[in-house]
Amino acid sequence: MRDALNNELLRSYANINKAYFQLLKIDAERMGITVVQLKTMYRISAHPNTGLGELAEILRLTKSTVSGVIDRLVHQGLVERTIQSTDRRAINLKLTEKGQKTLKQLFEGKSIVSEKTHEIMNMRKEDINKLLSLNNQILSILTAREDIY
Amino acid sequence: MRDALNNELLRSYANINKAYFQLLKIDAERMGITVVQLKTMYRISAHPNTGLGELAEILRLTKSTVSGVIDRLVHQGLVERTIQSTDRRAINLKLTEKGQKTLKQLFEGKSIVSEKTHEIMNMRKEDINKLLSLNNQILSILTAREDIY
DNA sequence: GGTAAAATATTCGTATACGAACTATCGTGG
DNA sequence: CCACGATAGTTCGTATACGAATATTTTACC
Repeated sequence: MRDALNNELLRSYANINKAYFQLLKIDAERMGITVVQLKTMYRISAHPNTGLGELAEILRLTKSTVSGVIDRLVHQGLVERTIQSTDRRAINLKLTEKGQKTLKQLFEGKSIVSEKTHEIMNMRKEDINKLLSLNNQILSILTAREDIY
Repeated sequence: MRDALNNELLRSYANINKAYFQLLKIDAERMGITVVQLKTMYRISAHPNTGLGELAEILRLTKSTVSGVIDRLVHQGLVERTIQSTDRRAINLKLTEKGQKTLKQLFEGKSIVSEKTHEIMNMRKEDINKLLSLNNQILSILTAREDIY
């Protein structure tokens, strides 16, 4: 159990995520939104008229979390939530004009996280592929189902 | 900017962290605590009489976050907070007997996350070393300071 | 020795994040 | 046609997570 709590490799994954989040935060705050709001708006723009459940899956968050995030985005006038005409349980989500403008400005601006991502992807191809492969192997181990649960 | 938001490699890091967190959660909840509380108690047991600032650094969280986590652990009777005699601004943290017992039971029990961590560390040594090396390279890129900030 | 700066931790406001419970609606089977 | 199970999303309670502001204490400097 200690080795699970004090593992250098697993710590490195946490550190990378934290660093990446901080870089995204710089861009997001430039536009007056949060990182999660930025990711959400980006996914909505890539999948117009998506529902909340689908969006939650894409963002890998629970529906209750996404419901709250959407609430705040609607309140800021960045996202529009409409009831689906064919199924009144469901909603459709899209960016408002203001939301599209915000995202556009974000993509046009100079972005530290973009530069760093490029720098990462400009590492040796075989190293990137090795990383992807090994990361997926680790993910498989971590998510493998067992009857012992 | 899009590539920063839709990058398969960076997504894999997020997925690994999420999966690892879920496994830790199973053990933590068996003991009636949360993952962050478990990590905090583990670090306090490894560094008895640590202060809040030092603990925040070890956990890679802000002092305000750790202050709240400690509040809840003290309230559950798992951690003890005392004022340092030599510096009344500072506090000393240690596990109570109940806290030590909880951690002991956790370490003795059968642990999914422990097994998976072992399975990961039993991957080919050269692959693990390669991963560590590449992860640290990526972390360096992400955290490199620039005058452009 | 007194004052200002620095250090330590806490509190506050806000945003996530989850699981459980709930509400409203749709689909299915008898 | 109706009752029930399933689905979609919302709300609630609780725990984090952060940055800013605050309070208290210590340290440094003149």
